Amino acid sequence: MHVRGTVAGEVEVRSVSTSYGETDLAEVPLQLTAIEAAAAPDGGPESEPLAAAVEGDSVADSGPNLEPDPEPTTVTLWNKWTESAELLEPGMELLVTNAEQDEYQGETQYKTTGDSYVVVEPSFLVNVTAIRNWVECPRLYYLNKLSGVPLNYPVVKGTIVHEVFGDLLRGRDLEESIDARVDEHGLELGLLGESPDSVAEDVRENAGAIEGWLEQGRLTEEDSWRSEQLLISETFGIRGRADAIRRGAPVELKTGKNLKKEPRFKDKVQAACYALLLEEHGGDVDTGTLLYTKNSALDRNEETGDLTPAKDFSMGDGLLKFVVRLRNEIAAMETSGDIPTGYEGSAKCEYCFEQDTCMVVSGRLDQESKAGQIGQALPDEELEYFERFYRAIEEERREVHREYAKLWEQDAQERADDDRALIDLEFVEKRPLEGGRWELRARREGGATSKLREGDLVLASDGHPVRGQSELARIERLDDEIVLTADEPVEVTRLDVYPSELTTDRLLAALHDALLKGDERRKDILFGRADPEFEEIEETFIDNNARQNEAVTKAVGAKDCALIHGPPGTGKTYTIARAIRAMVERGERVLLSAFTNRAVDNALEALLEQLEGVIDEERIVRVGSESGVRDDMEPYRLERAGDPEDRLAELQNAQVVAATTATCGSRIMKEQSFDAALVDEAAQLTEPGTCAAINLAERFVLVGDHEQLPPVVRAENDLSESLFERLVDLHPEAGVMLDRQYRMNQRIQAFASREFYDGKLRPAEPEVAARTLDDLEGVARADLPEHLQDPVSFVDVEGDGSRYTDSEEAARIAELIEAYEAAGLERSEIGVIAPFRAQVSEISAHVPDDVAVDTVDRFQGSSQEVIVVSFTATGSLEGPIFEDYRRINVALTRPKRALVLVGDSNALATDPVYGRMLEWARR
DNA sequence: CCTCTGCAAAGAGGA
Repeated sequence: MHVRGTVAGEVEVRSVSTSYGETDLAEVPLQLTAIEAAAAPDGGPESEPLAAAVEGDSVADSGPNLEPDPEPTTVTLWNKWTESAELLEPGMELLVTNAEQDEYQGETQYKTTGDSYVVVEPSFLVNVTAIRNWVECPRLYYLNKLSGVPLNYPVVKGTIVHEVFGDLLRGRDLEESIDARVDEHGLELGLLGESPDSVAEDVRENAGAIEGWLEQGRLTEEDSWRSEQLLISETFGIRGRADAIRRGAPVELKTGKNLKKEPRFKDKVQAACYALLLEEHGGDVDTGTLLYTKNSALDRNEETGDLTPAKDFSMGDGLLKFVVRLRNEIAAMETSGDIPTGYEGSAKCEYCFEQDTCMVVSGRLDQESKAGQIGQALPDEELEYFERFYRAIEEERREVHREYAKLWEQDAQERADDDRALIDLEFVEKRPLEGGRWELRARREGGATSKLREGDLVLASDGHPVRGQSELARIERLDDEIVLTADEPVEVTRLDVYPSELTTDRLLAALHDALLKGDERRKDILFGRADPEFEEIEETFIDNNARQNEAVTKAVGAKDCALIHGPPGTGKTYTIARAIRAMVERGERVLLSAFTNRAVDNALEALLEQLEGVIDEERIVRVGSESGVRDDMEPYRLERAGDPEDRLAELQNAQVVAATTATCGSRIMKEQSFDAALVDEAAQLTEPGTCAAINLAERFVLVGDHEQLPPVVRAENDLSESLFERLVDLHPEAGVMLDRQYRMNQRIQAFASREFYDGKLRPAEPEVAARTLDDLEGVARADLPEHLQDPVSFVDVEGDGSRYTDSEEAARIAELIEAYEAAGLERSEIGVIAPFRAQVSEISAHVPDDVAVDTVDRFQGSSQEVIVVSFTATGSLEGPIFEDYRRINVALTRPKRALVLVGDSNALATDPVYGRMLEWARR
């Protein structure tokens, strides 16, 4: 049976004498949470019925009304599992598979058997690559995590060879695959100064070894293959992507040379991880294959005379268990928040190629390490800052891990209700694409919503994302019919959100770079040890708005940084664009960044207007993914594929580069440097998030409004306050506040001004205050229903009571849009804002495509003539999304001429701020 | 809950 629970006290490890000699054991007091019958296909003694196992114990799984047993149960871990026992701390989760029940002095206990695995914190999913790094040296694992993998040729080549390998397995022609894959990496190869021909030749050499080996297999037997499978194990808490699986056993590709008889130990460990993953998916794996593609006939194996690049090895029980113990070390360390020192492993520092880096990092961060320290430690306040943010980012990471665990902890219906999955899809067809990939189609029942969006990566499965057949797929189209692309065909009936650690990885790298690579002057400013300095500038940039002009002057003249506070509609975007133009005219290279793609595109749009005729359009580049960048900015988007020299030239020649802060943390952007970085909507960014952009530039300008949306973080911690807000307090002399708004009719701005800006927000001109729909060509307010004629109106809808959607509100909104259209408005002049992604997709299904419907978060930074707000709350205003009033501020300040609030007045009246809003809207 | 993100894995070199 499998036993699971929470460690309830100190763990005792000792030695006892048995008939076999001295043996180690650990007694773990465990507060049981579950006991499951083990799946034993042969009906062996382990497959006792659940009821018998549970009798006398209280088990959370066995009934909702059962009180948890106050007394912990002793679980004894024998032999080498005591190593994992040493890692345990009270509160940690523990899983013991194939345990045996034992009566001792009248008490029920459990113990490990020869078939047992002991898993520490099983819901923490450890990456296979993390285990591979860890076995080399735990400190190396930490260094990799901290700084990310830099752009270098061996890595890029390795990636291409892997892709070609996958293509070969899927039946693609070798030459065609090489050409296509080298082309896809054009930009990276350009940055590395590589030519496509030499890379293709290099890849061809490696691929030749693969092909020859594949041919051998084909001659002798019918091999069953599949490539690149993403595997997740809920039992062992491991996830990874296997290069290939042949007859159920893992094949791992290595682009290096290995002339020894045996595979490298770390490579074996990696293959063993995949074996564990495959075992959980029904396999019975006892061999693995490593394919060293640089081995060739010329490098005859010194011992065996072997000519092939492949090395098979057998995987015993002992190796698999060793791998689980390694995995436990990582899980325990990450749970307790400790930093590896290197003493955990047996690696010899003098042989390590990372020894110098390791010593420098240890020295600067004042960390204990086996390699020792060199250099001067960072000042205490910087060390404290590093530790605080490291912890906060890792806390975010654990939240992502919790999302993974939900893939199996929640059942299908729960996930669908949470909008984390689309279930019960009807599979339509699978169609082979060029290059061996597949297009999959499925149909959803009308009305099913989720937070999935086109362009997202998802787990596409035939029923369960972890237990069933499951593939990582990309959503190409999301209508009633859903179109996906994936490496292998799955008869897809379900889609699940795939959680990603990418953001946390990049935040960590940005933190590392800011403190360990950042220059001293920059850090003096960030830590308040020096005051920002400004160059005297006589020029007038904007002559009808003194504050805007002051802001541009500060931005252009800043030697360190400038801070621009811009409430809604005060011309932030214009001010940024004007400042960038001035910098460009001085010959500087400028980075334009913001948290969301939408904000980047908005700012870029205003900038394009300013730069017209100033520089060549080709010198303005937008970096980002195709699905992220707005269609009308696509012409400026930097394509990654193509000829390396061309791609490189396109990027290097760009005088203005625009990208989200997440993209600024990518390997490609990290190779770039700028004179100045301007970050829009900076109040929405965490400190490390802001650093990802400003790390790339000599000086920076942050523009934002802390009365609007704060950073999005999963856990409450140091990440919730933006660098912008902190610097505004630290260096008030570097800041300017814009105070005149050019957007809203007086009636619309009244509430926000009073509620969020002490009444200080004022219309810039009388015309702004007085603007109404009548000013628009072909629109007559008189043609609207009476209740919509005022610039602010409220439509009371009782709502349908669901959590993240409301079909009644959606239906009313569709009617409202028809009414506005009938009065002469263009659909493109109307925007709809909802708090939840699911409601956004619900509304989208009700209204024409050319009406912009989006979440508050994605609407920040833009405006429309008419805005309709869907509150999506019935009865009460529960949920964190309503608690942050700054979100309301954003929603209510998007319109220029008309605002319609749609919601349940009873729900809104339960909160004082929403109550005042209601009074204002209903006046 | 909201956001972002080509996923994950890619690796010369040695005692």
